Amino acid sequence: MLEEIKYYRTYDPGQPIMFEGDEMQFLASVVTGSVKLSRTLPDGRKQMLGLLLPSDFIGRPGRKNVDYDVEAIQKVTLCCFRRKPFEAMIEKTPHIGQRLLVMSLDELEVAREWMMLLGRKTAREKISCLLSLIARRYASLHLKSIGGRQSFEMPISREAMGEYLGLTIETVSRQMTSLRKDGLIEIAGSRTITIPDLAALMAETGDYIEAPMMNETHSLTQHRV
Amino acid sequence: MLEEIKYYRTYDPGQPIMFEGDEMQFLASVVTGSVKLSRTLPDGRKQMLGLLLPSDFIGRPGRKNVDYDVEAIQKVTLCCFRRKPFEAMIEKTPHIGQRLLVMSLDELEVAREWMMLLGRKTAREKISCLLSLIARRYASLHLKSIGGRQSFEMPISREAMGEYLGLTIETVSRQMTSLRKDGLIEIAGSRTITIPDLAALMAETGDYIEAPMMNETHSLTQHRV
DNA sequence: CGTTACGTTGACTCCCGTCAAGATCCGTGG
DNA sequence: CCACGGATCTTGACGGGAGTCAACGTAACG
Repeated sequence: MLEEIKYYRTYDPGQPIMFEGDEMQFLASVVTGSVKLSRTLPDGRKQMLGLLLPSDFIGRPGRKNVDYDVEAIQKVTLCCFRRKPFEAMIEKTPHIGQRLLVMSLDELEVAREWMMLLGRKTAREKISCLLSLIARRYASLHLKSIGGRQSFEMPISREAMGEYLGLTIETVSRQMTSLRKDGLIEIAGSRTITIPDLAALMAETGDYIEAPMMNETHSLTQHRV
Repeated sequence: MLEEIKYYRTYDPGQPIMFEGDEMQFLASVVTGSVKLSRTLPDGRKQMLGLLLPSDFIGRPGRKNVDYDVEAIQKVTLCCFRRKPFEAMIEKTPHIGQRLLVMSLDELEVAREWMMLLGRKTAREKISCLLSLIARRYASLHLKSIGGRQSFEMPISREAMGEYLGLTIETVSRQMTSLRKDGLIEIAGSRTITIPDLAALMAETGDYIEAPMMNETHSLTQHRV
């Protein structure tokens, strides 16, 4: 059914997909790559509002204009649906609407989690949050346990980290150095991160109780990840 | 249809409705009053994540636990639906699901707007945003134009303002005083706010271009409100 | 009255933003 | 292979904005 109205588009890293206020003729689903949503104030201050990964959805039924910039981070393939037929299909196929509902509720949850981070966390906590988030995502992607030592490639630049966390690039860099000096992370070539002890890093996020006598495995299991 | 599975509950101002992690046996719609969603870090830092007004919805289909605290601000009446029958009804009645989808997309939009505020705006800009937001809401509620002088009762305390904006109560207070001294707002009894010139206040939000020669009406109409 | 919650103001500190200079990495071309 | 230039990242010095701690007003209510 959806087959009939879909087509594919690809974008290179750094390429804009659409701008705030644009009228979008299609809705889309991310097939490969990653996409960032952001918004910029007139004076240039920029805040990333969301990070879309494969299976995430762009656009909303019933409204033509997007209210943020959309940009490809890595090479991206979108599966696009023309608006009119897609909206008609939602009417006829409740299952799709229900799927979209669950997805948008998930995004809402993520956005609210991020509000807590942006509004109340310190720079060190923000960086720790982001790093352990990515570490856990990589671990689950590669089916590894989140217990021991692990490495990954940082998918975004320092600048993008700043935009995501509501920090300047200099503060990001300084906090990375600080975490490195404290032995919580290791950095090779500025993009390759190694985390010797994820539990220790997560203790810096502010999300967990400062427990004096709690072993590491325990601290990982008693809270949701 | 919904009639058969619904019942009402009321809560007094300040009364908790549920706590983070609670299992909720019902979903609900706000009938009267206002409700705040918030989350607290282990060390006590608190961030408001959402403000629900009449017609807004609490809870999500397919998940039992809430992931934030829910609290009544003013006297609140909820229309509650038992979970099981409600979820069954969504299956059978696509229209309800579509309605929920639109509502959750609206909430997502608000949450992202707030991320911009929390991550990048100064204390003065945050306060200005909140005040002009409330002013516009009151104006549209009472069907007044948003051009001239207008007054309203601040529905929340300084503390709640701080939780909403990611600020301390002292900073909130100081910025209110500063805006008052600059003639942008007038304060009577700490809760009654008068805005002599909404456009002037909105110029402090950071959302608009610092335009040297732009008349007020124009500045109000050229951007979305 | 006194008590308690709420709000304001002041003094001080410190985290983070700003400005500026280096350092490192990387692709291109001589 | 090395030189050059540009982007990216790091580091330092400095200042300001917002948090912290504390005292003082003010309003509501018994």
